[in-house]
Amino acid sequence: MTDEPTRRRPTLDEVAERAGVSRTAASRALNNAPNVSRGKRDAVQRAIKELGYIPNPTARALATQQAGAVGLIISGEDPAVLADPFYGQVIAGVAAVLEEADLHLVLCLATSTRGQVRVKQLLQARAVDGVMLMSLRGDDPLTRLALEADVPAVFGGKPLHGQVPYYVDVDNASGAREATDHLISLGRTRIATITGLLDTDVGRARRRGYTEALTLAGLSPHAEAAGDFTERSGIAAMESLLARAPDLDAVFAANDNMAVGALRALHRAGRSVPADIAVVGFDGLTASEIAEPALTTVRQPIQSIGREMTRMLLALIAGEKPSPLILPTTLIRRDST
Amino acid sequence: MTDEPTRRRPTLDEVAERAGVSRTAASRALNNAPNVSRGKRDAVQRAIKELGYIPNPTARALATQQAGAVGLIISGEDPAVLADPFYGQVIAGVAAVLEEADLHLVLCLATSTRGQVRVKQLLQARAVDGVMLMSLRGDDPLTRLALEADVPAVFGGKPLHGQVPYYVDVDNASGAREATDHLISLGRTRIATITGLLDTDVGRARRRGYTEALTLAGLSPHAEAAGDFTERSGIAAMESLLARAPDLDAVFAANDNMAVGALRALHRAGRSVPADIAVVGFDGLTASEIAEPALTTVRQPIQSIGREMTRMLLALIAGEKPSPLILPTTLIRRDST
DNA sequence: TTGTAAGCGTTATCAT
DNA sequence: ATGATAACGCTTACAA
Repeated sequence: MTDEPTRRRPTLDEVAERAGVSRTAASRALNNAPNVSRGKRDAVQRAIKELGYIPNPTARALATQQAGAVGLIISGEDPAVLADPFYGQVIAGVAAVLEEADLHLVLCLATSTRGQVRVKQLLQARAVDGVMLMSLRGDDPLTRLALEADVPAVFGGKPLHGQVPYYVDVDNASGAREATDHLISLGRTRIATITGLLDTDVGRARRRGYTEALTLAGLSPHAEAAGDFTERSGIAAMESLLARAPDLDAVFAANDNMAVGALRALHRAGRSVPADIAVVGFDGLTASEIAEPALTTVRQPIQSIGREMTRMLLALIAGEKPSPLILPTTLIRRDST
Repeated sequence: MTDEPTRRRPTLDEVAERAGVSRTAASRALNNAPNVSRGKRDAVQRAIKELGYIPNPTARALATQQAGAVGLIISGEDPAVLADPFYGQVIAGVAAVLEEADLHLVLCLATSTRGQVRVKQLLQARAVDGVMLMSLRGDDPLTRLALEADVPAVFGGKPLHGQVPYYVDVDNASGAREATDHLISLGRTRIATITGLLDTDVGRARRRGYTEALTLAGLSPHAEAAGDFTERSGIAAMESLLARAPDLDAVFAANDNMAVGALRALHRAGRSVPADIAVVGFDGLTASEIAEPALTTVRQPIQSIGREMTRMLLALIAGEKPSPLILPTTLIRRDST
């Protein structure tokens, strides 16, 4: 096995020489600037082909002061947060828009202290042209960091505390209200909820929507158990509810993962859904369709969140001042109610 | 709202001046090279603090010819592949190791033709120090691309055709054999399978394991339906099996997603699991625990795959010649058998 | 140990 | 339209 000497790749200078023009002209032709004669342009094109020239993005980045990449920062204690299909969908949306813009995506899991430091450096060093931040908890230091770093930043979901100028969110309260109204319209009166993390805006907004709907209907929250958006926590929360409020006749879970967990707990406990207890989730993941019984849920356009965050970021990078965006939700009725 | 003039960040020259030393000395102190006097080192450290200096990674990359980032390339037709929690887990493993090495992760979804072109450029332009490739199908052009680009590359799972020098894989055939043996040991004799994509090595290896186990036991494959690793396809495949071979008494599904789909189809069809039909999956995702009934499955160490791929890549980048790695699987018995 | 000077591969400025 | 020349911000011989 020979150690093939990595042959150097041609530089723009070599292209220029080959084409018999100045490097400046070559550069201009490369970036098809207007001020190059047809002849030179063609000569350069040809030289590029012949030499198999590929511009060096690093050099370009240094000269233009543009990284050619944006960051997607996912906060959270557990690196396994990514196991939630939710993020996969968001990323798919992000990637689609970035592809058109020909920008690269650097993915950061700001999970440990070490991770936070790295994100900080990423921002301050301007290693990316902009960032998107997701799933920030309570007063996550990343919020301040991003705002102060003087780098275009858009947030996925409003942070709990403090105002951020640019974000894409979903109308969580309204979605939760709709879900709860639906349960009420079914004649359920002892409606409990499984909340998400309450140190996030999503978690609180969905609980608020639930409460508001009940209040408006002259009912009151029947029982509440806290989850953390994972299936596992949904099981535990449902078990807790069954123990504390065995007479409940409906549950609104703050996301599908937890709702699926709740279904599982109910099944184990021998309660039938929806006959005994109706269940509604939130998200509209594939899991909700597949669940047994199929889950009624509040669908949010997850890929769109990714797409819109990215569009907003691109606008920001382009020097515009986009407005925050709030995407609508849709109630999807299935068999669990 | 004023347009705050983005104040320039200090350069190493400024640090040097402030510290009263040459730029060379400053650079040496910064990268704590051995040949700097204690005094100068301290002076530089101080200047760095005072000025809030942060090195420019792009300039550094240009000078050192190292990008400071590696790519994770996920192939596949549907951008939503990422919705599969499998990848999330892999990424978590990757991120953990990269964090220690202080490298960034560039995530590429090579889903469209456009995406493939971008990956090609990424490789040829050496915008990353190395790449990891996952879920390549058949004779995906990316395989050749990666091998020819003369960039360190490790594959997650062997490509179906052709040899690649560096890869991390799981012993799929063995795992499938174990799963099937388990079904046989339970006294099942009419054992069907739901295969994964058959233009991937995983898909074929798992089917091979299934067939081998049956043959060794003097049985023969009872029926087979093709899936594509998604839950949805699992449902369809199971329905097809029920129609074509209604007397089957067990199913080995090539992954958990499809197994969960199969459970759903069986439930709809009024078949009870495991009494009528036993079901085994493959992966060991959370979904398998949550399923109803809890799924017997072949667990593979998903995060480890990500970690080991990354370690292998780092070794490769460091100039070593690591050996391919095959990780073991474990059968986990639960309620579906 | 220290510093000078020459890269790294582009783009941008500014005369011509 | 064209082409020197100077950035861009850092590392790294090489010499002292």
